[in-house]
Amino acid sequence: MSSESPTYSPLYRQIKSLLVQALEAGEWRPGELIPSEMELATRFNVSQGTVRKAIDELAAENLLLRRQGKGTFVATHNDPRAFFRFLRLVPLSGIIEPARSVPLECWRAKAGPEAARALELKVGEPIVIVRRVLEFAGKAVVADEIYLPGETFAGLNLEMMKDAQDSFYTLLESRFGVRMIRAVERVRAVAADRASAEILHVAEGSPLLSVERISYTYGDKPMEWRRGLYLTQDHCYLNELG
Amino acid sequence: MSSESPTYSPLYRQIKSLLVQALEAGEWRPGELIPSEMELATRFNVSQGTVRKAIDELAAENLLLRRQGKGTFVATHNDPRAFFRFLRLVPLSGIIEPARSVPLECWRAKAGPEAARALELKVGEPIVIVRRVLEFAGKAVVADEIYLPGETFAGLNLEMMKDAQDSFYTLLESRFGVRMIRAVERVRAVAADRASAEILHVAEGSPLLSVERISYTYGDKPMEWRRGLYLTQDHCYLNELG
DNA sequence: CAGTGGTCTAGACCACGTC
DNA sequence: ACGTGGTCTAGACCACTGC
Repeated sequence: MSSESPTYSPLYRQIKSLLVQALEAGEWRPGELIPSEMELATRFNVSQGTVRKAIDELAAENLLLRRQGKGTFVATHNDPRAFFRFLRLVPLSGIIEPARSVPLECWRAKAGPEAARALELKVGEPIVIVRRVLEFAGKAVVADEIYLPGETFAGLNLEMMKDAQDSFYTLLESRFGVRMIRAVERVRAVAADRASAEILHVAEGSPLLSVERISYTYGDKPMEWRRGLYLTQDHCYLNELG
Repeated sequence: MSSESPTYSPLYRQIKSLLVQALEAGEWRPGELIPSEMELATRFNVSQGTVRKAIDELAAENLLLRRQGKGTFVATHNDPRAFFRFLRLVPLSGIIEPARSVPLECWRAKAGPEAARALELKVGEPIVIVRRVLEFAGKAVVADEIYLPGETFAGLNLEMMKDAQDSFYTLLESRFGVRMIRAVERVRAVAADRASAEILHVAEGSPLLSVERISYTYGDKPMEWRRGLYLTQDHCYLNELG
């Protein structure tokens, strides 16, 4: 996160780094309670206020979650308030319906130039590819193709994804210990090809939203590259600009 | 901004409200330096730390801009680092070229149901409509249609917009004293109609990004409704997900 | 009730920009 | 040298949660 000039780094940022290291090392698992501010202050030999400021930033970046009276928790995708945290699609009607994920295929392959660039792998390194559909109110609205580094996710298979309870990121988190921190999306308008048109039940050539996403875990490491085709007849991609 | 439960509001939020009120009242104009934290602390009879926390939040919301060693300034769209703050379009090549705005038309009308809803006006109230094109590297990439409340922007005309130096929001700020704080965009994929296709030099029916934006000024008051059609052959809509 | 995060204060010192 | 925001500390008290 921090690309500091090397000359100076305030204490609270150093504490922040130490906390991120601890998170990365798995000292506290997703969903777990971390030590209180006072305990951490003692451990790092700084005042509570300094720990507080470090935690403030981590909470702002959604790495931690503060809950007054209870404590500070490691953020997780397995939480109602963060279930589809990266999904910006909302119905035009305004009535929010839960999404349902329908996995279609899952296979191994070697990284092509595109996937290699997105995932910072070498061409030819193993990857896992997943195809799935997102349904809203029983209608297919999103066709996703997901590329993951094969090394880390070697054990991934279709069966795992059948548990409709879990979101995809919850699965990666609980089964493979990989937590996505942030993501970047590139959105364009494209014409539906034959296959996508069939999946989404529209005419070939219909305009679709192409949403390319790269998700990053700790240390800005890309861990997922995905391309989604969104049907925006009854839904739209909502974005708040600060 | 804050939808507090009425039971309790911390002091620093009250200070924040007072600061917003002062901004809204125009006590300090966009770009101007506001009093130092110490002065404000004296004025409001609180400690510097409390003022600091209020300013922290306003800076995070881009209402104020802190500059170490100089002071705190009222944010403005007339600033290199915030010139096209709401424009998410970037070239696929990665090479950033400055956008050029080409105003086409500007006329008065009465609000239809759609515009009235977006701008929170009554149907039939006066509005101003602007059509313009954004060019990157001499090529038309965005066709915008902009709807503004007619009351506030009665004096707006094409001539004003010919100064290519100013961004559109800079103009609204300097000439009409209206500063846009935040915006919400709804993105969809659509097929180019005849008129848009001509402006963007593509075939009718080509897929385009439809970007609908409502911009808000102080007090969450909608002050602009705009619909842009983006050509995403050489550009994409970039979005960072926290 | 005890323990947590949240607020508020006051004062010391640091880093940056200007004169 | 001076004034600004930025950091760090220490301590008091408030608000929320759960036992």
